[in-house]
Amino acid sequence: MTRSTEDGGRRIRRVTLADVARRAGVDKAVVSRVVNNDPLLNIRPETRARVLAAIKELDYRPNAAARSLRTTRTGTVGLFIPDFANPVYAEIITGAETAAAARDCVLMVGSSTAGGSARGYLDLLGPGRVDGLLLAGGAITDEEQAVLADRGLPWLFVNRRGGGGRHVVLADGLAARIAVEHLVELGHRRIAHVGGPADADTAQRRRDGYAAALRAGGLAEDPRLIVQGDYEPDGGARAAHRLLDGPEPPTAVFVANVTAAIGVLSALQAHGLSVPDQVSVVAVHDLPLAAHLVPPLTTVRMPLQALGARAVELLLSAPADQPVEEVVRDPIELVVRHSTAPPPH
Amino acid sequence: MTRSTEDGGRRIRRVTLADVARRAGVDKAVVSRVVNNDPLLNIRPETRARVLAAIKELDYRPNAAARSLRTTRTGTVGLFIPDFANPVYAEIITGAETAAAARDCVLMVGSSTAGGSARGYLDLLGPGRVDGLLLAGGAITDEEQAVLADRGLPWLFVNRRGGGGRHVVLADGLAARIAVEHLVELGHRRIAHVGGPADADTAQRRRDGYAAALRAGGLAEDPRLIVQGDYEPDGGARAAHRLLDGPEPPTAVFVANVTAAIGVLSALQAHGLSVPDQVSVVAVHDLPLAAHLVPPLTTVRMPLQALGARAVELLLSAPADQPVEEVVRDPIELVVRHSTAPPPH
DNA sequence: CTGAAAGCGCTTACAG
DNA sequence: CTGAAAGCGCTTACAG
Repeated sequence: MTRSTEDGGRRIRRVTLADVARRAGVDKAVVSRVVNNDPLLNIRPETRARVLAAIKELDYRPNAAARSLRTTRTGTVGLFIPDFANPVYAEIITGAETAAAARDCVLMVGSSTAGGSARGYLDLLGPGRVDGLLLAGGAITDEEQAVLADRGLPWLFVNRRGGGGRHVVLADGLAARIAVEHLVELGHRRIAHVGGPADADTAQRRRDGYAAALRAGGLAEDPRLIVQGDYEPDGGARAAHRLLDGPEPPTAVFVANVTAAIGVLSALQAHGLSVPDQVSVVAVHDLPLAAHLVPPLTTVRMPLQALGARAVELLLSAPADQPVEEVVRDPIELVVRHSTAPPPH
Repeated sequence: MTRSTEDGGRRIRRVTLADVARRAGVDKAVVSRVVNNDPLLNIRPETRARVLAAIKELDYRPNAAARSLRTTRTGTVGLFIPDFANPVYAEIITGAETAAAARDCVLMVGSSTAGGSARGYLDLLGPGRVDGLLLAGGAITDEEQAVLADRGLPWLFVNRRGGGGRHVVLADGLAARIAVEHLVELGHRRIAHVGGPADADTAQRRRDGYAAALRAGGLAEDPRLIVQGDYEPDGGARAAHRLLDGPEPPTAVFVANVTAAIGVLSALQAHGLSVPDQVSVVAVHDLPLAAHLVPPLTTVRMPLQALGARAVELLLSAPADQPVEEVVRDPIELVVRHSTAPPPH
């Protein structure tokens, strides 16, 4: 029987498997198998048609909680990110969401801005909520990793090489080399680097790529040209100021992140330096607004959506007890705009 | 008994209420009531202590699916947004997430970039997943609203006045007035407006606020100074170009959205106009990067986090069968930077 | 080819 | 003050 509850005039029906079974004149088990497309089910076409009709007429939708309880599968994947305001994660989320939907899964994104640590997020989730957890970004402590392992939940680091040997990353080193080689080809010889946060794995890989590109170009690394920043405009601006206070300023800056590069651009202007006439700037990650900065920023576009999508696929398909270490190899593209040019004179 | 399954060498224990009850020497019902802090439970302190100890020793966590099935409450609220890349939603999400966590709830955010429509998102969710749905932004059709009503799920529009009379919004009109009054006070008399998308309710309210401020300042509305844009840099740039192609260009521009204003700034530069010497620019919504634009952008900071938080609170507490129409009254603040100045000569 | 039954892990009226 | 029992809505081995 379809239960109807009057809730202040608003009818809240809840249609169950049993309702459909009754209507179609079959057992619940049959309906369940039809709903789930059980390949082992051998059913007369007309019976199936009757079931399908009943489902449609009653507008039946399986209850996710009941299903999860029975199967211990929830059909949702968790994604933990440091901050929704960082546009880089927006693209990762979009890719992950699409991949999840393609597998009839739903994505649950949490950030550390609200819940605090990944650990707090895990506690909030508890068992029976997600089938696995994606952890993006750099703010994961060893303690949190231990908790993860203890929960018996499949997990995967996204663009961060974790201790557990379960991660999917982008070729950040390659991205850095592409950026720096672009500057070398333009003729720059004093190429500075505004790096990312010390604890970010991406920052380290980009810094390594920077070093490799300098070597490949026959240029010596100058420690005074390497300053640490973060992935925010303020941090980029502060880093640029430190760089320009040095004795012999660079003719080009490779910034580890596009958001930080916004701060770098403004700091250069504040120092009275013209981009790209006096200093060139190139950054990792492209953004719609990069084309509208002054000057339009040259960037290296990363396959962030592919990263998010691949992360979901691996989480749902790779065995949870074995290492996964994958580098997403989708194309990385140099987007040349107007912030890079040959060095002055 | 604690069931242990060997999963490729990884032990996946699942501790249930029954395990805790056995260990503490009480009935499952007692443990359940202790876990849920049932005020009607009259229990000897030492018994409670024994239960609590058992919970801790076994590291018991209630299974969310089982709980949901029994109570028909999921402890999760859904939030549907148009696009994760829009930084405005990042702040709303953060506020909503915090408010949800404060109520031991989890937030599930979905976007239309992946799933398509709000309807597709609802279908993906199905029953038993969320206790209610928050719908932010403007891309909601009447058909979707009908589906919503049919699902028997509490819902609330966020910063959009929906047909159903269930919404929480910001004082967008006031924000527009604050911005335009700032320009009027600086002495501007030809104040243009780059508006938002035609179907966005926020765009309409900001436009109304713009009109009201002009009237209050004794200025006539000039239709040639009002152009439609959207909430993206490209749209802002295109709108600004159209504005400047007119016969008598404005001395100031009020932009409906900070992201669009980035495009407006670049378009003004492309026309050889200096900001703020020749044209002033002010926009709704503040962003960390606004301080690093060239020139640093004057904005109107909106209480977006408060909006997100209030939305969750209302969704979870307001009766689902009655209209809710609330305007969040947290302070709206003019952030004066360097993109606004008195008009030339 | 289809049905009956057990059970996933909880909560909640009810009994004592 | 605590326990026994029913049941939320499914799925899945098993019986016939």
